[in-house]
Amino acid sequence: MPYLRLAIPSPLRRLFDYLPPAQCDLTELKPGVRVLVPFGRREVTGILLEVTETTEVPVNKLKPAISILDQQPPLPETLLKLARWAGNYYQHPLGDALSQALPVLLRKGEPCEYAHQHLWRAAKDASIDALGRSAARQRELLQLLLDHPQGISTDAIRAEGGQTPLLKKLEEKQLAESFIHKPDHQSHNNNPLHEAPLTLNQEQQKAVDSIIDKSGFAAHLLQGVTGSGKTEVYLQAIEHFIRAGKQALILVPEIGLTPQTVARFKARFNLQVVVLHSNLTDRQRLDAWLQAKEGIARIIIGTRSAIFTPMLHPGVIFIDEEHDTSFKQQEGFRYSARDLAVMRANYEKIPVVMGTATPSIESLHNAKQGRYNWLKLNQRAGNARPPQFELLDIKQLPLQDGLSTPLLQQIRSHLEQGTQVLIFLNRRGFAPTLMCHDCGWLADCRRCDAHMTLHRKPFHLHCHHCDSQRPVPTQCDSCGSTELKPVGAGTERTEEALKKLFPKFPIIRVDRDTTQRKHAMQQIMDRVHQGNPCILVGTQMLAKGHHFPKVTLVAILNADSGLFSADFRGMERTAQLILQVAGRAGRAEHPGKVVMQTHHADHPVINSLVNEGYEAFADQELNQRHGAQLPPLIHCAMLRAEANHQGRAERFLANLRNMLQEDILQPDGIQWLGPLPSPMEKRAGQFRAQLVLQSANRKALHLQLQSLTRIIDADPESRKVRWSIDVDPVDMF
DNA sequence: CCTTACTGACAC
DNA sequence: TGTCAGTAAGGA
Repeated sequence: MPYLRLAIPSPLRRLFDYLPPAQCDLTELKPGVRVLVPFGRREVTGILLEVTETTEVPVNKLKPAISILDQQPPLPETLLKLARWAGNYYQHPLGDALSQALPVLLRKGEPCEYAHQHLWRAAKDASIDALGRSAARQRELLQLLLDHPQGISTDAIRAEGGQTPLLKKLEEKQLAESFIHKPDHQSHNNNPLHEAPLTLNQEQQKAVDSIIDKSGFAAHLLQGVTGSGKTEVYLQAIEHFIRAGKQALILVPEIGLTPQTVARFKARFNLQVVVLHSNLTDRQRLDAWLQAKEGIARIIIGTRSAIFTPMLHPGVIFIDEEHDTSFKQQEGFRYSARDLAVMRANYEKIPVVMGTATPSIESLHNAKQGRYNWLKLNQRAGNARPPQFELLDIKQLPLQDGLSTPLLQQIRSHLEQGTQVLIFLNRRGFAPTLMCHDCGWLADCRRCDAHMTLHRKPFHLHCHHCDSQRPVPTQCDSCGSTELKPVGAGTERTEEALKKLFPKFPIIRVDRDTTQRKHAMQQIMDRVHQGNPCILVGTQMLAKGHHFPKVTLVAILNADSGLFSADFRGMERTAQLILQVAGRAGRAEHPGKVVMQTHHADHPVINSLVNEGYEAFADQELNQRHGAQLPPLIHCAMLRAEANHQGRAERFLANLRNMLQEDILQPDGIQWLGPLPSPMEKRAGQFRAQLVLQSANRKALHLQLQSLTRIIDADPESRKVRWSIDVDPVDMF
């Protein structure tokens, strides 16, 4: 008796066996197809892993599957393998991992097909003369159809003023017919290029040559300073694979998926480029996914989850801004799309290129170890010069809403020269908090161990950690005083101050609050690109993805924040962010200047970054990690737990640690840190704790994690807390 | 008396 | 994790 062994999307770490549905040809069943099954009181779509002859489940408990949803597996074999590997590596339940590799509609059991877009066209030999003079409306409609021999949708007919109900009449008279539209391969005779490639300098040419050099797997770290023409290297390498009939997959950070980036690819290639961005509907996403799977889309650009996009003829994978942490999923299935890209390239036997101006310490380590081929672009295109840095020591200087007098002078002089100024500040809102001048009381969030941020427009207190909001109090909660003062400066406050200081110049604020509206960002960019002098004030949003050729001065207001972070990667993040922001200044014709306000102008690491560059900084950082036995020299996993009673999460973790250490199968060489309360213990009403496992030996760590999940699954206490395992965590909070 | 919160069991 | 059933707690 054969059984279907399925992976079911559920947190349960086991497989489920089902009886085949009625009238099912088992010989036609391929592993990887979706199967609709009853599961508890619900219906879910599972993925067939194998057809077996045995089952451990009492046969009377087995339910028959409802139906087989696919003839062919939606995911090609390499991707099934990749998702299985990832589920195992990141300790995520297999069924859920496989499910997350599929587009949402396929998870829901929709057919693996294009949208059935019904189009109408005139029937063969249909002629206007077949309709009487009196049927003017029908004649109009038929003429419209005759004008669109490729077919036209009912929406479009309506837009042209046609009467769609009359289509039925035409159909009855056999003058019109509807059909289902399918995307098609574009003809291959066309030149794949819209525009000519730029001329490469020697470094760029060498990089392109290395990437396209040999067939098969290779991992490249493409380290190129801002303005060195990394994108042109991508484009020309991609051109090579396109000409060989292959496809290219480009992963970009969430925030980097700007129209500017996409436009560059579309302008260069005369081919189907699909973009998997977050505002696609599920339907649009499935259509794009299918076009990639069938080889119709030749270039696929997308964020993290696009790593699971199938390709008929995989050619190359690019990870742009590989250091960006948005490639790591931060909840649920906590995979790293960058690391999976390397794995996938390996399975597909194709090259993968990780590009960035500021490599992650992990990738740098891999490059130094020879695991990645290290390509460097140090020359800037044209006559561009690197920006000039100034560490502005603001110890003892009076600050006006976060701005020092020497900085204001520089801002004024740049504006008067007719150029633009960019001011970077990593804090949204008006002020990080509100304080009582009389007793020192602070406006704290009730659900988090955090202060609430004061916002002016609209006027309210907002917790950036749990999103709770409340009106601004007029009196201190603690002493009743009305002397409540905003403390510190956010973008709103800096904007306001600058408006008063520079009334003649536009002040443009760019943060989550000003760019929520659709097209708001585009409007801002259009305005800035007109090139008139102005001041841009904003958060990280300014640092990524956008170019501002007219900006000659970049000011970083709180360069210190992050220098003394609890996270060992704080310094790395700070350095990357500083260079990223600095990279916005001055391109080609304008030299750029970067002013960093700091209380620690003599900080050795900042100085080495500014004076000797990123690589010198990164070398030091890597040495420190070596000395302190931190990643990437050792491997790390973080076990987090949260519960609604204080101490419960921590006790749960402590208990686990005890159970594991008593385990006789305990592998050697595992280090435990914690459990400890999280740096912000209470968040959104939950009390959180964490336990870190480290090992120089990845295998040992992995074995330990496996017994860990076994023990958690067997522990009834685990139902009372929310817990998660984060393998290779990117932040330690 | 009724709503709400919590707990435990179960999922082929 | 989603669902359901059972029960305990607490308010008007």
